[in-house]
Amino acid sequence: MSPENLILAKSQSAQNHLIELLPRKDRLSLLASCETVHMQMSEVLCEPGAATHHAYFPVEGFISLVTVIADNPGLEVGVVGREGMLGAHLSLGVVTAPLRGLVQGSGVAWRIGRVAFMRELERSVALQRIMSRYVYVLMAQQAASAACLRFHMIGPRLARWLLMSQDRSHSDSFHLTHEFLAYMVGVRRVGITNAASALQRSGLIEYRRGNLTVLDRHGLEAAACGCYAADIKSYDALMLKPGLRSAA
Amino acid sequence: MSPENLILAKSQSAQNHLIELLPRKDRLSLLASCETVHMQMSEVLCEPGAATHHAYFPVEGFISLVTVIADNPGLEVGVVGREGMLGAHLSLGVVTAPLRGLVQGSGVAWRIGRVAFMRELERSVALQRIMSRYVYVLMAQQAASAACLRFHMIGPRLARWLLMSQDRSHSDSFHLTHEFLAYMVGVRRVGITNAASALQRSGLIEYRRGNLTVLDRHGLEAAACGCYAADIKSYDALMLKPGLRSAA
DNA sequence: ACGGCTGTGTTCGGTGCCGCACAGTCACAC
DNA sequence: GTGTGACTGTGCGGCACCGAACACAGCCGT
Repeated sequence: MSPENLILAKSQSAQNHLIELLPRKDRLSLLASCETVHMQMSEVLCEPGAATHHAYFPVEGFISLVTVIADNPGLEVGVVGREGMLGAHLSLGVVTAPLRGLVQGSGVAWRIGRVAFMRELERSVALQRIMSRYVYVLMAQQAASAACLRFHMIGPRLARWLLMSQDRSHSDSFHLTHEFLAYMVGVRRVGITNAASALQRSGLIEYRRGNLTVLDRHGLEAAACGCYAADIKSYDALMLKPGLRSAA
Repeated sequence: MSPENLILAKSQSAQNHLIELLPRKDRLSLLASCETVHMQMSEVLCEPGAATHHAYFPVEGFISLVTVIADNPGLEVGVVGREGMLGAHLSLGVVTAPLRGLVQGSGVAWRIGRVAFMRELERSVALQRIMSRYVYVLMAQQAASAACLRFHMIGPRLARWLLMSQDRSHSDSFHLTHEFLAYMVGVRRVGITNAASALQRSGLIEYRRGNLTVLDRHGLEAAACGCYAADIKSYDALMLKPGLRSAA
């Protein structure tokens, strides 16, 4: 591990939350096998059906989990930021990736090779527990996404998506076009244009040629469907509840 | 374990596939903690957010996994029959159920208490491996369901649903009303009536007052969306691949 | 035979989203 | 300034599905 990595590893802040949940010893052991990488916007980190070579623990950027079915554009079913990881399926003993991992916001992440990660898993019961919990959270998120997609309309879904992105990009503004949003939310670009201009008229957001800024976070939360709050609640209940950290 | 249970336990056939994958010793140990129960049609075996008291390994009937979000009817995101189990989240160390488990087809199942199941998990590495794989399969199924819901139309989705039910009920005919199907597939009853009568006109199925019969299974497979084949492929690839049984 | 219940078929107006096409608009490079 | 390309707004016809309501048909118990 490089000196600057060591410094990062030792500091508790500006880290990946899953890693922070580990007891010190296990954390240092895991980080010793990690390298820091910069995830580039639009980079594809894994493809469904292909073997996973690395797991990623985002620190700054974030990643969309996209399901792909034959003859159709993709559809986002989950998001991974500093609160999670890409490659949790490795902890289930499966090498094949289930979803496409698409970088949504550039930034730094910890990366660890498959073999090293699995070795760490065998070594650390705490890591196993955290991974298990996280897999559960992902499942819950995905199931909720399916229902959200079915029952909620574009506007609230867009608002939810923006909030989730904002949470993970740690900034009020980020770069994304209507075209791209349409792909993610699973609708036509025009659908986004309408929903987004409604949000803009309400003064909740502002955008100009791909640069989007959240103006009124509280208003946006009110405009989003309940799935946003439900997601957070579910994550907090499972990942932050006593028993995980203390058992670690 | 009662004498008749012992006989069931010893026979390889007419069993739950996950249990059959276990090595003999682990299988008998698990079954010793199980009891056979009859699952009643429409019975709710677990509710999202509530603690799970039992895991179920269906032998004859089958169970729908239904996601519930505020102010909306439920939506099916997965099915569990003899090829799977209800309560896989216990293997992730989480007691809270993520989804509603609704009995879809009456029949016998093995049932095991939460504590006993977790004890068996600690005891058997083979069981852990099988559970992990199965959790992965469930995740893949759910993600695919979300996309199917978004991109495929009622007809093909209905056909898929019927095939999945037929696979798990081991019979060509079963009892279900349009009303109920609508709830499961996530559409209006009228939508089902239209799609179902189209399938009936094509001679693929026949139904009369809730009694539905599959007449032409191959035709139905052709009418279903690719998700049906994809699901099976995914299950087979993970649960039947060498390494699981041999490692056991 | 009778009503009551459940399941199925049909109709109607409405709407959310689709696919497509085109026009405007801003940023940036030359 | 002047393209050039990327991004956004709008309009049009169409369709799947929605919500509600109603008619009808088989099955039940009395």
